Amino acid sequence: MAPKAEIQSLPEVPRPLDVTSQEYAYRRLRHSLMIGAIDPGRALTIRGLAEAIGVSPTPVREALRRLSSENALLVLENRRIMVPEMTTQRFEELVALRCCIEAQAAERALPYMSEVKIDELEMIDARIDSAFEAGDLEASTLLNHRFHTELHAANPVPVALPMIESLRLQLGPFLRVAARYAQEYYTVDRHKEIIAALRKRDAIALAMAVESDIRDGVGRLGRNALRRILGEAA
Amino acid sequence: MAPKAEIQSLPEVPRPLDVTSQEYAYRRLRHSLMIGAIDPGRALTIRGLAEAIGVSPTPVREALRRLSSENALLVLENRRIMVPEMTTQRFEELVALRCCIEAQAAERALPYMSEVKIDELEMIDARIDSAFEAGDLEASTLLNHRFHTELHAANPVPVALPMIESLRLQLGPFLRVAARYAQEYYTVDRHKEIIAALRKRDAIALAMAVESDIRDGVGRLGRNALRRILGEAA
DNA sequence: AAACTCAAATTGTGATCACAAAGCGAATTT
DNA sequence: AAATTCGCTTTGTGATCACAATTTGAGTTT
Repeated sequence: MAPKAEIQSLPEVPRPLDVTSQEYAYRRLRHSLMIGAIDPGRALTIRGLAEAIGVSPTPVREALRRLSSENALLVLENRRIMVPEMTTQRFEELVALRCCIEAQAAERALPYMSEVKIDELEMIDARIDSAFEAGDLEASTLLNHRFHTELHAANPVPVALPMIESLRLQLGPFLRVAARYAQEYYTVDRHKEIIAALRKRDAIALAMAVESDIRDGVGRLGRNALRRILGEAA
Repeated sequence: MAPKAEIQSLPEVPRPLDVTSQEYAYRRLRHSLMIGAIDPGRALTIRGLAEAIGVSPTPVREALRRLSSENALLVLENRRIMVPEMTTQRFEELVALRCCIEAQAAERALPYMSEVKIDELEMIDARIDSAFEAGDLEASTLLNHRFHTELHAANPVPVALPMIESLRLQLGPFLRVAARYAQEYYTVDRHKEIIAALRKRDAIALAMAVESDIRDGVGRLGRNALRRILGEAA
């Protein structure tokens, strides 16, 4: 009699009073995806999610459409919806694309960078370092996210931002599990180089620093994890 | 008594029997946007579109969410939805991003390029030329679209494709009107260079050719149009 | 004539219901 | 015992309805 139960528990998220149910469902699903709370391959049901979130199916469907369009979810021909699986090839494509777009976005933001803005970035970087030393990876990741966003958002017409967000959303869940497979964390980031390039107004150096930051950080972390995961499988 | 009428007429689109109303609404809206049938700035109403398309509001809302996530539509704080206006800055950002992503995507597709595939591209290019000489800009544009898509789609994991499509969708409507403002069309495309680079397996030359193709084509066309439009306004 | 007020209409939003298709299990058949 | 068929359940989909917020336009006031 009782329905299949198997209700998926989704991490909660603050709900301001004026956000629509659809937006709330979107945020909650997005956050769940970002921290890897929904494992790839399993089918997501609209009614199940609606019950878990506490809204009706209608706003959930809209949220799912949005996330599908951001390539954070995959709609099968069955019309079933699931979290896409990570593969070596997909990972390499995602990292390469992110390098390319973020380097470009940083370059285009450079002309709009004020010294004050650079100071702000430097402050964020300092907080990243202290969060990392304190062992707070959660905060460290969040601040790193913010560092990059602030960097690109200096551009008054940030058309690249949604695409970068989409890539982050596609990589996020996997990086989360990747962190568990990495024996040591790569504390080396290139933020100092990025800031130096900003100060010198050196577009080339900036693009290179941003690309290295991503390739050495995200890239190496993911590749190590993939090697271990695939090694286990074999 | 009669409702405001003012029903927006949307270009029709074939509707296969097995596509959902939501998918049909999406395709029809997308096509309308692509050919510039909906002018920027005016508010789109869900009920109005539903009536124009011949479905209920529900599937229209889902289609609108998808298009918003692709940045083809803009949701205001009023919750109103409209086609974003084109500005000089936005145009330059979009073209720069498209150059960057397409060059990258072409490079990553290169290792998967067979000689047969290159032959196919060459054939498409020949058809572009003859369509252009015949004065059929419609077909020419469509084939040009296909040339680029086929180029990138050689990659078995085309994560860049949805982003390129999104950029095309954001540029498309504007380029359509831009074509009216351009006195002569720039028949010079770099497809021959692209094909030569593919044949030589020269990644650097390929990236440069793709970038030039976009920058000289789309870029110049748009910039000319912008100059004229802005000139008229002044 | 410009600004303000207020009621009617329009619009976005979300819950519910009905329907068809897909998924699932148990009983049956080969 | 393995495969199949048949029934029930679950699921996606879409239309409809109710409600709140916004917009609109006429009438009034300054």
